[in-house]
Amino acid sequence: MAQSETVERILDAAEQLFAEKGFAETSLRLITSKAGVNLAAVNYHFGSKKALIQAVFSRFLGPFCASLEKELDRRQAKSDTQVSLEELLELLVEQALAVKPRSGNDLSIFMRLLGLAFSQSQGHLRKYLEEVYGKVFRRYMLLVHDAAPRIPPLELFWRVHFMLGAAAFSMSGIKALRAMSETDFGVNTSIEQVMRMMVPFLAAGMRSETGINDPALASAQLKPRSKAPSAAPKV
Amino acid sequence: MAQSETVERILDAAEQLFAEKGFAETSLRLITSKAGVNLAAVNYHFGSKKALIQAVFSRFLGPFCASLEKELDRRQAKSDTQVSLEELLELLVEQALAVKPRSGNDLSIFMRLLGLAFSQSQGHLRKYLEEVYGKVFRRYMLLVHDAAPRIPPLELFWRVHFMLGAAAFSMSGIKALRAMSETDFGVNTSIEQVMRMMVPFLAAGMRSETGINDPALASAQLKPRSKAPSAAPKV
DNA sequence: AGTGGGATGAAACGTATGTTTCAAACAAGT
DNA sequence: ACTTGTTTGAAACATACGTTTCATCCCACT
Repeated sequence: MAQSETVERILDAAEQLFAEKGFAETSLRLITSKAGVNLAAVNYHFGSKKALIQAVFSRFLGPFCASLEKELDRRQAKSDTQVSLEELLELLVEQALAVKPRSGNDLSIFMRLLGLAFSQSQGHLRKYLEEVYGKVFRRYMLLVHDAAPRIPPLELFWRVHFMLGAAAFSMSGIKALRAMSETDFGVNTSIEQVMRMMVPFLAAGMRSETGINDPALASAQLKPRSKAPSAAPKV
Repeated sequence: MAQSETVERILDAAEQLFAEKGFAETSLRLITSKAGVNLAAVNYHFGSKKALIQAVFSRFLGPFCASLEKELDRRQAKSDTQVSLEELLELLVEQALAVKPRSGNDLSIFMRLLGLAFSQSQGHLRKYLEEVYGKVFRRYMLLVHDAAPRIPPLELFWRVHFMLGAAAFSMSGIKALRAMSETDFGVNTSIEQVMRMMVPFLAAGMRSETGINDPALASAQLKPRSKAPSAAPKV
C-alpha cells in the first residue's frame, strides 16, 4: 500500500493556515488547494474538519509533551533538589526550541496555535487537549507549585495562565511585532531573544507578592480529583 | 422619525453572542432571532456584518477610551510627579470597571471582546481599532516608559506586549478558565479578582532585571518616527 | 499478467451563511 | 386625510461551506 505524503501535506497546509486565519475562517478548500491535494482527501484521511484540527495539534504537541516529560524524568531522577522557577521556564523554552523538526515550521506557528486553542471557542478542541495532554500539564503545574510555595494555589493557577497568555500572544503576533521593533529600533530581535526576555519577566511576575486580599481565595486548596478526570487545566 | 430600539437590541445580542462564540461562529440569524428583530435589520442599520462588529466595539471602547483619556488629563494636570507602574495598571482596571452602564453587561463580556479583538485574525477589526484608538494607546505607552526608565526601550516594547498578552489571553478565555478554577478549587473567582491578581504580576514583571545580554539590543534606542506614523503598537 | 484494495479526482449534495429585494406597515408633517 | 420618508417583514438570491458519492487510477501481491 502506498504510504502517501498527502496526509503530511494536508497537515502542513492546515497548520500554517489555521495559525494565520483561525479555524472557522480556514476552509477545507483553501487547505487542500494550498496542499495541492484533492478536496475529498481531508475527509478521507481524517474523517472531518474537527479531526483534522485535532491532528494538527497532536502532531506538534505530541513530541513536545513527550520530550518535556522525558526531561522532567531526567531532572527528577538526577537530584531531588527543587527546581527553580527560572529552570522550569527555561525548560519550556528549550523544549519548544528543540521540537522543530519540520522545515518551514517556526516556533511562532506553534505558539499561535496554542493561543488559538484557548481563545477560540472550539469546544471539542478543549476537551481533546485536556484528555490527551492534561496529565503532563498537571505534573508541570505541581513543580511550579513546589518552586513557588508561598503563592496560594488559586493564584498560581491564574498566574500560569498569565504566563501562557504572554507567551502565546507575543509569539502569535511575533512576525508583525518583530517588523515593528525593527522599524522602531533599527535592530532585529530573534525569536529566541524574545523568549529569553520573557523568562525574567515571567519569573518576576510569578514571584511577586499576592494580589489576593480575599481570605477565602487565599486559602482555597486544590480539590482532589473525583472519579472522572474531566475538568482540569489543559495543554 | 421614530428612533427605534432595534439598533440597541441588535448590539446587545451581538455583543453577548460574539463574546460567547466568536465572530465567525455567530451568524446574523442567531443575532437577530435573539434580539427579536428581522434578519434584514442588521444590513439595514449597519450595512454589513463587519460594520456590526465594529459598532459593537465602538459602543464600549468609545466610552472606555474617553474616560481613560480624561483620567490621564486629570492626573497629569494635578501633579507632574511621575505616575507609578501600579497606578498605571490600576488605572486601566478602574476604567474598565467604571464603564459598565448597561444592564446585563458584565465585565467579562467587555474583556472577552477585547481578547477576541487580538486573538481573532479579523484584519478589518485590527485596522479599525488602530485607527480610532491608537492615539490613546500611544499616549499610555509613553507614560509606561516614564514609569520604568531603567528598562532598555526595546525590552520595554516587548514587555508591554507581554502584558497585553497576559491580559488579552486570560480575558479571552476567562469563562472557561473560571469554570476550571471553580471545579478545581471550589471557589468562584470574579473577573475583578482576576484583574487585581494580574496587577502585581505584571508590575513585577515590568520591573524585573533585564533579560537582554546582547549589548546591541540593550543600547537600541527608539528611532524618531519618519513621515508616515504607520507601524505602532495598537489597541 | 492479472487482480484487489487503498488512494485520488471530479462532481454533486445538502445546508448555512451574508446579502438583497420589494411590498407592507408605520410615523410624522402639512 | 393624504403624502412622504423611514423602518419592518417574508422571501428569495447567490455563494460558500463540509461532506458524500462514485468512477478511476495506482501499486502491491499471487
